[in-house]
Amino acid sequence: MDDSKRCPRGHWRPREDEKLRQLVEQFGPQNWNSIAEKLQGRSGKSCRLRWFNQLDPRINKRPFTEEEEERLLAAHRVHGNKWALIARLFPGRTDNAIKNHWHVIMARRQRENSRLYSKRSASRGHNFLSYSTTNNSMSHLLTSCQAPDQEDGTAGKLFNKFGIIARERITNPPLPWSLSRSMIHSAPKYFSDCSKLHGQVPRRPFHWIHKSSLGGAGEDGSKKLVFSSESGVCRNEAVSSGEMVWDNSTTTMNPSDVDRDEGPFKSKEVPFIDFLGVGITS
DNA sequence: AACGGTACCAACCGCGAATAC
DNA sequence: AGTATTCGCGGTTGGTACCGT
Repeated sequence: MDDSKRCPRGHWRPREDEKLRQLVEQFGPQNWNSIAEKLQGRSGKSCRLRWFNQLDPRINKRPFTEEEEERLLAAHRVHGNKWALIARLFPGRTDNAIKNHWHVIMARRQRENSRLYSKRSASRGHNFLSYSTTNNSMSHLLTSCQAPDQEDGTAGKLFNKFGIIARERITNPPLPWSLSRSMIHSAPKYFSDCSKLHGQVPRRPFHWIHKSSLGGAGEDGSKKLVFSSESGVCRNEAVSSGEMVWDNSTTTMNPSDVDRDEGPFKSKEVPFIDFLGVGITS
């Protein structure tokens, strides 16, 4: 196969890398457009990215160590998705590498949790379920999702969530609640992940059910976040008496905390409620 | 051996800030 | 001050290697 077919999205060939190294040596790591003029088919931006993410000799390309992973998780707890800032704490690591590896860690943990829960569910006939949160400042976890109402007017099915979900901290939540950008992005992803486990693909928009111990809405203090994918915002609505929400104790959980003895991992067994009628599938 | 699924990572995109002119 | 260019960042996508069936 020739290069043009193998690299439709522009992966760099060794010959291009070598030329880029020479040009950077000649002109320095700036003036990327000037450099790009001498590299056919490459933009200045692409050259810069290639250099700073791959070719710069200062880059540490060794696999991440456990110690680095620990530090990465800790740094993310403090700084959030400020990858460039976090990368400065890891000499030789690029922001792109840091970001990629954080996602690798999260994906790995989610897989491990899914497997763990599958085993527990199968062996005990129980399902771990959900954890919502409460503190003095109000934070919430999305704990379950609900498919759109059906054509006959009955409520859409609830989908319980496996694994860990994004958290957003909200103080004095306004109406409507605005979702953070990352949450908007992660919602369909996580939703997709959990629906995959059930072999069903619900359609958006859907409802996020939030059970808040702060009260103030709904007959028992439960709230419902109705997510509109069009507007990208959630409205806060009371949960009506007929709607099902998880009724369990509250625990705070963070994606990076799954290895701790916290939350639903604290052997907190909750009876399995099979809203879908699909039973345990894995 | 072929195929499909998964995991990882490189590269791209869009946007905003900084800088140059 | 206004415009163009360059740079940097974070989110997302797509390629590829690997593994199991």
